[in-house]
Amino acid sequence: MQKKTFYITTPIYYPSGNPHIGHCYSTVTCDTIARYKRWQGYDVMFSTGTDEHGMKIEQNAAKAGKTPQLYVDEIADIFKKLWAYMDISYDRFIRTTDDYHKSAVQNIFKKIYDKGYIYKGEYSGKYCVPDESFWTESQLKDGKCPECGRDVIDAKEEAYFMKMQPFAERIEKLLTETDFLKPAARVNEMVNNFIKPGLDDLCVSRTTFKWGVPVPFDEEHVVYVWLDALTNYITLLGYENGEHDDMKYWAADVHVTAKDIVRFHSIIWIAILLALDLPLPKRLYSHNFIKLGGAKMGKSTGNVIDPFVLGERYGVDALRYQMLRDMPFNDDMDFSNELMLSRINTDLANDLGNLVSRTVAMVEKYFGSQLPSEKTQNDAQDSDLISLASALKEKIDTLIEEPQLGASLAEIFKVISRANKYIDETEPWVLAKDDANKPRLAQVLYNLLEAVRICSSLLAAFMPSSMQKVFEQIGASADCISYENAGKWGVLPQDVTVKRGEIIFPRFDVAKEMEALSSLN
RNA sequence: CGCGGGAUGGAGCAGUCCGGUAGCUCGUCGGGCUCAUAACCCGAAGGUCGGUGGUUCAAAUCCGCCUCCCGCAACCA
Repeated sequence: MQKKTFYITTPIYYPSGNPHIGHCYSTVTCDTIARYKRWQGYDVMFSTGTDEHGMKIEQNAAKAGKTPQLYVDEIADIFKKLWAYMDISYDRFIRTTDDYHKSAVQNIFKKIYDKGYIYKGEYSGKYCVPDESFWTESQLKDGKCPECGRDVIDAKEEAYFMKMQPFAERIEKLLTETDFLKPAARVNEMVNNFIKPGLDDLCVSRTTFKWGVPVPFDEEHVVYVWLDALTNYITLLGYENGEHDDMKYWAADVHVTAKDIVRFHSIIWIAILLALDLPLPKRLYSHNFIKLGGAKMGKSTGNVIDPFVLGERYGVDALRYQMLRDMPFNDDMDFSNELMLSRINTDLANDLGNLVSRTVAMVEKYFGSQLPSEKTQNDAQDSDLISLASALKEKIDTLIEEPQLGASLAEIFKVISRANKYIDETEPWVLAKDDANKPRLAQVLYNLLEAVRICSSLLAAFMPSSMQKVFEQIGASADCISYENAGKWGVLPQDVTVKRGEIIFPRFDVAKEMEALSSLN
């Protein structure tokens, strides 16, 4: 039987600087969903990449004394290294400088032009003569060129435009009548700000810089941003090129973006697809920003956090966990080292890590690592934990669809908490004092292992490498941690053998770490 | 009056659509336990829910006005 496909994308990132923790957040979100979907049995395509053209790159490269190609090669390489480091399981990494993409963009441009949606017109804006750069009103700093600080003038240049009006009504319907865009609060923003006032036609070519895909029938022009960048979602599947043959994955199931580029994904991208007569993506998830001390983080503000440093110190999974756990669905997250350390200590070390540790230690101590088959149930004590853990998978399935990853983690940790409490209620150390209680003791420990098995298999998409260690310690074979078995109780063998191992999530001294981190900067 | 989102115990948030004893996590204080990573479990203190006026038997929740913060406003995850 053919597996159902699932296509999820990160934005393609603009390599005008090194990747930071915000890029990580988008990518880790996608990775977690992709892993979860693969686990559920979907045939997943998970894509990411870099958007490498444009004036800014041309200028940055010139400043660095490099060719644009060399410049983007180096940064794209850093992105790839970071994703490898962060355990990102992407299936395809597209660069807009890839030959197949460039030729596909030219074909797409021509196709839309031939349909009559692209016409030649005039672009007017603020122009900095010495820099030979156009700027928008909002990009100006105190009315001056943001690059050099000199005066700008009103100027015009020849440019191609794509008509938007033919698609406005269908775009509005998609936004208002379906749950395409999440969170829903963004819908009003898009409709009120852009659609209701009337969509302006989209500028799709420029002549003021050269670092881009040439317009196929007018070599003076290069294709401008969105027709080049957004189309990566289909060119990497093979649309209008011979490099790949994977259009079976289209339409995308989820596009993940940060809220600043929602407009391009919810309006312009939809218009492009409508112009091409392609099916529309099913969901656009717009997540919020990671802020630092209440301030926006960004390449321009220079307050970026280096994910390599944090990952090295605290572990990649801890970093993945903290970001996913604390990002609110509807609001920005204010990141701080304190918040991160507190999350790592309380959730990962104290609750989860310690639960695994004490459970496995007791099996080892009381039964020499292998549980006896003979057991005694006690419904009054056991039923609450069992029903809570058994019902967990269904809850997580629903939340992943939203996708509410933070809420998913909160649900899983409720069960972990319940398991810790269960130890106090059953008092295994008391049971251990009398051999007559051995069957009951075995049952209690078995129940704990089962709770851990269910929680850790559901957490595997979030923290892949750490959960692998948990599986080993509780003696769970690959079959025990399948998606099917995550909703069942009593999957581990009755005579399971555990294996005590290293501490999976070490605890950190917050004060010391805070000091160490501040001395790094 | 450009559009949108916020303001809830020390910190971070949920609850607001569909009014009815204000809830969660962290922190603090007290207690319990000893299997475990000085971890775990229980209990307590702490809020006139930004301000103000109104509707109502009853308002964090509905309506009016006001203050403050943040984001977006054609290329920052």
